[in-house]
Amino acid sequence: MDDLDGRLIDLFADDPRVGVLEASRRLGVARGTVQARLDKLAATGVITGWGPDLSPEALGYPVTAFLTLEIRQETSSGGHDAVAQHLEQIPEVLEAHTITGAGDLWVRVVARSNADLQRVIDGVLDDARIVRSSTVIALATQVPYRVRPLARVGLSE
Amino acid sequence: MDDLDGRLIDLFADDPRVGVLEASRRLGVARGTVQARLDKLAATGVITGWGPDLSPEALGYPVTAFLTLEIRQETSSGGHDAVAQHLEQIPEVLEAHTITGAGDLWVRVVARSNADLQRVIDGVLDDARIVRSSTVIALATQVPYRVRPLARVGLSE
DNA sequence: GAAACACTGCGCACCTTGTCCAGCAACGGA
DNA sequence: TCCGTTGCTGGACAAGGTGCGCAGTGTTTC
Repeated sequence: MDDLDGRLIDLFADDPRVGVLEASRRLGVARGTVQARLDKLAATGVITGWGPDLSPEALGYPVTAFLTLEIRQETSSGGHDAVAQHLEQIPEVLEAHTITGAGDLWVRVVARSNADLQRVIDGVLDDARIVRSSTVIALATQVPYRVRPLARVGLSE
Repeated sequence: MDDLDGRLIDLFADDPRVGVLEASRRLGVARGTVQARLDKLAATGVITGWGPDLSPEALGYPVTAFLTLEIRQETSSGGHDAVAQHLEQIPEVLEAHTITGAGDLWVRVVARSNADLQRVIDGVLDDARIVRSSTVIALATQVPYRVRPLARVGLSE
């Protein structure tokens, strides 16, 4: 990651349809350089993919909620991994992480409406290993998900 | 969104480097159809972009934490939007949402280490409008962020 | 100093893209 | 039932990008 990498990422983030050749022109470097940098960024895992970004809202899921689940502690019953497997089956579960706090799991879900959210939550809680849960609903997005600013800061590695 | 759209998204998500022509071959439809579908998906907002996906870990920020901030209620002092503006300035803030609960804000941050997390949190809390905060650290990712399963379910709209 | 590395500038064959077009089938309103 | 609309097909074209390789050059490292 150096300044050129940062500008390269910014360029492709702003205008993904530009090709390698056009990017090299805009950045004032040789085409081979751009290709090499992109290859390296992909190889080091900085760029994990180029897939289309999907909007849950546009897909008909405008409601976002965050669930905190408390998982039963017994190691014999499977625990987090088993619950994770359960969550993976639910399309509305967009994300799940274990967090600090004994046996706690944080889950991001979406739903078609506030009423539909109840159905989704019921689906999530349909697991005997879940002891308790709490829900907060996201009302508005103040800062949309982004990673780019990090790339500008870190001229490291 | 119909079945073809779903397969199209899956195809590009699995293998983003395929072009329109190759996609049309794999899906067994005409090239123009693929182009038209992609245009429509972009126009309806389902596909919001094609930018490179960046990994905070690979950028040197392996620690993720979730902060819940309580914002002072006075409308005169600006409130959420002012705090949001403050958060936007911090590169380590990847995401922020207002949530249910009076004056609460949910923030996702990353840091270079657990020690570095303290610096990041201090930066976030450096705003007089923030009354209180709590932090949980993400220990592991059980379900990585994903939207694709939604596209398979919803054959609506 | 020599090797390793990164970038440049170039060329080539191949292929994709953007953009047209005409033909055809399905759907819904008059 | 007829017609307009919409979506898909299959084809065409020019323009331009991609993948690949190569020689030359400057810079860093041992």
